[in-house]
Amino acid sequence: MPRFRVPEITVERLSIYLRALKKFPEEKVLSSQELAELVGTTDAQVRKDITYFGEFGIPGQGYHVGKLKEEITHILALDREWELALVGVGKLGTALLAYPGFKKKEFRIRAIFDNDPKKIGIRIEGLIVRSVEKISETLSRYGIKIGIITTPAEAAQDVADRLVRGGVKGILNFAPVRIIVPEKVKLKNVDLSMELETLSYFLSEGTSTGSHNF
Amino acid sequence: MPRFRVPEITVERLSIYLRALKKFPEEKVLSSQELAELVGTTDAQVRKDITYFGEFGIPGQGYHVGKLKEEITHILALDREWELALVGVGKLGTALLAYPGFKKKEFRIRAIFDNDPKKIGIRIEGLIVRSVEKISETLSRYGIKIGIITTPAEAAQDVADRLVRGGVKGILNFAPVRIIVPEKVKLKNVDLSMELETLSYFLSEGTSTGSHNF
DNA sequence: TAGATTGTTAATCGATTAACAATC
DNA sequence: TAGATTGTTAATCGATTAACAATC
Repeated sequence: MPRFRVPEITVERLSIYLRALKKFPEEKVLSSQELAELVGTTDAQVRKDITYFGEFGIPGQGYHVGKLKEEITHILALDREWELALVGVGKLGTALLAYPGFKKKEFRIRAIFDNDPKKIGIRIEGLIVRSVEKISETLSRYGIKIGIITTPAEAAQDVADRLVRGGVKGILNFAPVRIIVPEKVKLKNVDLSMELETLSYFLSEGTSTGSHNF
Repeated sequence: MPRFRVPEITVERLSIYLRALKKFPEEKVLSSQELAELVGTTDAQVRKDITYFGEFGIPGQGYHVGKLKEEITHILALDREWELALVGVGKLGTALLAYPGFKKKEFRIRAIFDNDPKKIGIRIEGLIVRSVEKISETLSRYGIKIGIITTPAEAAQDVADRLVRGGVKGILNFAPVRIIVPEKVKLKNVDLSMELETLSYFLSEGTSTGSHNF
């Protein structure tokens, strides 16, 4: 529905706006200024982001919470159910399985995989751990379109290849490595080492031992 | 040391370059082109990122792996040890405590906190869980400058305030909420819901039920 | 109507890319 | 020297911000 190409950062902010909106009653009307303050951006940014998709506001008034929530929910395709596969049932994978976000209806983990024979067959959060060998056939069978990688770095590329063969269209990668996927597949990386190292840089800035300003 | 203001995205890419470099022998020389391919960017980008900080390459040859690794390590301040505090010893917090990145010397979790009386006092990965009440005094005492928030959304702002009072200069926030910190404190968000919702958007693009292209 | 705030265009800002002289 | 690739400047691209007519 957008009139033009939408920047990814705009889509990310829509998700943030939606979360903020959920704290208000449906009937409330919020101005772009108020919404901006809630999420730490500017009123112009809010209006620009929203108008990529349509005219959902009331001039002179603002945005009706219920209406805007509904529109963003539809834009982000959260008015449907997505089934997910998770590969790598280590500490992080298990933690994500219990994540409240996966108890909601929009996203539901449907299949889980590991390459450790000791784990295959056991049940976690109601799901049986399958062998990574079964990834593509299982995903094809279930029509799963989103995969989450929580394996060690070494296994991530092979797992990604299997997910792609199984027909996924999106991958959320937590392994600390840059994986390569076909252009058609949307890849998002969550890179803890990178985040920490970036913090390290900014913290060392402006200290006597490593100023980074001129 | 940089001559000009450095974009955050450049710092993030330096972290990625560094990880790629670690797979090569010290004596090897890589061109910006080769390095770019390894991490999925362009040769011009690699050179631009690096030259914010100095001239580390050899015209006609490329970049000496050992030398470049050393320089980036120094730029990112990874040639020192950072002590961290982690707040919220639930599934995700516990998973992060076991994360291999925290077994290395650059980042070490030194103190952990929770608000659940049943958890306070127990030992996890060699650390005793303290009460969130003790955050600021403990951080001041130890001189901890980085905090990780793995609490539920409701607790995150209070925890952030305590971390700031304790003197942290950087926060890595995993709670699904936008927290507010003083300008001097560097905040990085890892937002799983947002990542999934962005994937949802891109996957619904170009499908019959919700095309987002014109 | 007067006041407020949207939607949108134009101006600005900042990051990426292209191109090439310098140099190993 | 000839070939290759850096470091850097200028051109391009894209996102943010400012400003204001339209409109509730």
